[in-house]
Amino acid sequence: MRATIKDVAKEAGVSPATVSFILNNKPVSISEATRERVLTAVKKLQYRPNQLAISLVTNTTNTIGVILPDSTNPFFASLSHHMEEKLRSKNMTVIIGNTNGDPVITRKYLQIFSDRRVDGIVLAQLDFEDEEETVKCQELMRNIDIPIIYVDRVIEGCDHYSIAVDQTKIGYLATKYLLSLGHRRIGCASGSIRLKVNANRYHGYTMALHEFGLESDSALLFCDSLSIDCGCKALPCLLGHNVSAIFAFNDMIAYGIYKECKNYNLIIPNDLSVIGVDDIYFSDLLQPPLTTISQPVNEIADEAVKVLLELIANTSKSFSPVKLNPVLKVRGSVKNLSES
Amino acid sequence: MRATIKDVAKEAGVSPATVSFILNNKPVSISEATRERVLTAVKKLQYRPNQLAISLVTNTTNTIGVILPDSTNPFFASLSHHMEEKLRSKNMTVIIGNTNGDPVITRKYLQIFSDRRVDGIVLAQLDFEDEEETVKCQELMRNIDIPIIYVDRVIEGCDHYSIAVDQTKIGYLATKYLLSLGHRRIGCASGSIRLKVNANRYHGYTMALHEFGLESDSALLFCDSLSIDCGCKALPCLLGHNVSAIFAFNDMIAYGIYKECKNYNLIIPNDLSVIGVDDIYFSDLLQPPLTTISQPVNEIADEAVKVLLELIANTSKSFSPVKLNPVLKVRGSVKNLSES
DNA sequence: TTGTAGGCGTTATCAA
DNA sequence: TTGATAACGCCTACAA
Repeated sequence: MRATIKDVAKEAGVSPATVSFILNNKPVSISEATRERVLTAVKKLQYRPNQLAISLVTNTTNTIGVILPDSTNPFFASLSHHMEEKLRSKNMTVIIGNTNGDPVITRKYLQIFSDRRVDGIVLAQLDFEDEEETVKCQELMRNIDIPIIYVDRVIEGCDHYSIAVDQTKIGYLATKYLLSLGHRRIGCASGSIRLKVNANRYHGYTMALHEFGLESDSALLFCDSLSIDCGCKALPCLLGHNVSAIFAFNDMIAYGIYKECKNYNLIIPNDLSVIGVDDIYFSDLLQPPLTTISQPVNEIADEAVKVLLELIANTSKSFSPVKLNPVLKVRGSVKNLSES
Repeated sequence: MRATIKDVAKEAGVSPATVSFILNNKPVSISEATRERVLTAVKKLQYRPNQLAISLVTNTTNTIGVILPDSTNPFFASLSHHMEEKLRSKNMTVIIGNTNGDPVITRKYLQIFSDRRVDGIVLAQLDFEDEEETVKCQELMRNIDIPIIYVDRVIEGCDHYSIAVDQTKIGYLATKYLLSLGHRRIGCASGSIRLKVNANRYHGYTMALHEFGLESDSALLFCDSLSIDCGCKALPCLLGHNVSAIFAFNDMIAYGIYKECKNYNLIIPNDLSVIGVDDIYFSDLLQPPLTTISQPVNEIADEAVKVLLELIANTSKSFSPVKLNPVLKVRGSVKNLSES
């Protein structure tokens, strides 16, 4: 059985309070003699404080709950891994919840994390197919008296702390790049367009088109999910509409397109150009290496942790959502049409 | 402020005990009238039990601590993701700890998880470069009165519950396949050979060689780490020894080899054959698709959760380490030399 | 310099 | 059918 503070106290012949004082370096003067006795008792009994008990009384758990769509996607894996590293140095632990984009699971985790009294929550998706679900989540969050910070797939203009990358800009950058290389019929392989992330990327897409005097064609928008599977399905569909390039709304989708291109015996970028979003570290390994819009994962993670810790410490500065910039990574998956 | 059980009791005009009975469906008879009063009070105050308090008294936290080398490696990401899904249905949560293979961080997480009184721990690496570190970890674990189960990078023959894939067989399968296609000079790109995983894979490698009447040549063994980086470094080195094929001790290493092959203008599998281990879902996307030895991640996760829950429930059956079988996945990265 | 005692939010054991 | 009350393991005023 694990020793308790009482055991230590008894062993050292002092009161539990004294042990607590010493172990927590409280500013009370303790004689060297007793301090030593206590410390040896601690060692002898291999005493370690029960964090549950401490949490109950101090009302802090040193735990951050992180709710992700899918930790199997390297983008989110990197995000949480990076946060964890940052937090570990502060002796904080990370609890992970994967939702698969399901609002019900999202709410479940919000409740669980709240019930466990985590010190803060990082939420990577608050926006769902069904708007009602989003509203339900927001209601739930209002009832949770825990600092929450949004990350990645956030809703713009909502009155909450958030770290986000400019999604419209992502769509704009990707599309403009394709246009500048002579592409005119550009297909989109997107997740649900009801999600703001995707809607915004699509908006950026149309903005770029307009700049080139083009109108967007809804036939060129294929919607499914932000997964490999989506790319597989999108390819034949968009090919049927004679696109010369596909803007995949994330790298996973792009992977699906790569995969399916093999089946159709298509060579990227000769037969089809592809551009992705996220810059997962595998994208560089593909043949050809995937040109993509990179999101600064580490920065997102750093900022999220920073702001969240401030929130927890109640150093709550004025509300200002952080917006980070995406960056175009030119590699080998887009063909220059104007050259040929 | 969050309502407590006392608030509910007061609101309903009953004692806290009664509230607790009702909420936990204890087998005590409660009049319909009071039950209803309590339930409406709960709703009105939006009462939710504080899990910390519950944990303190019940001595269970419904939490499993998972300690991984690197959750950014899709193999481990899948592992933990799958466990989490399984556990979620049992209302259990997963805490993640990434160690980067560092024994000090490993121990730190063991302590943290123990101090937080998790119900069980899944440990994916117990074996380190420095044997002393391994011993230290084992000592620590002996002092932790929490069920621990090893997974993946385990030590064979140790007296603990473990779910593992037969690592020797992995090496054997991979090598035999290469040999059967006519390869004779086969390089190994490995992590530290002091780790049992790698040593065992190498042992399987030599077994297969012997079967073909060949001796292993230490010059063909390149050791670094189980990462992309290792593959990059291994390529020029092994190439210098005239290998026709490289056995990468995991897929990440194989990716590094792919990456570096581009710089050397080498075509896989024409100029060099490569085989990996793990069968990460990206391996299928590479050009050419990576031939690899697949480890049954989902089975590992399922078994680990199953055994761990049994251990926790004290249904501790007789000790018997589970050993799962690896499977060769033939794809396109190995050339048949006997054909040419 | 150290000890006593109340409280954190529950559950659980008795009584009533 | 319900209510006191003692744990659980710790922190922290307040006393001594």
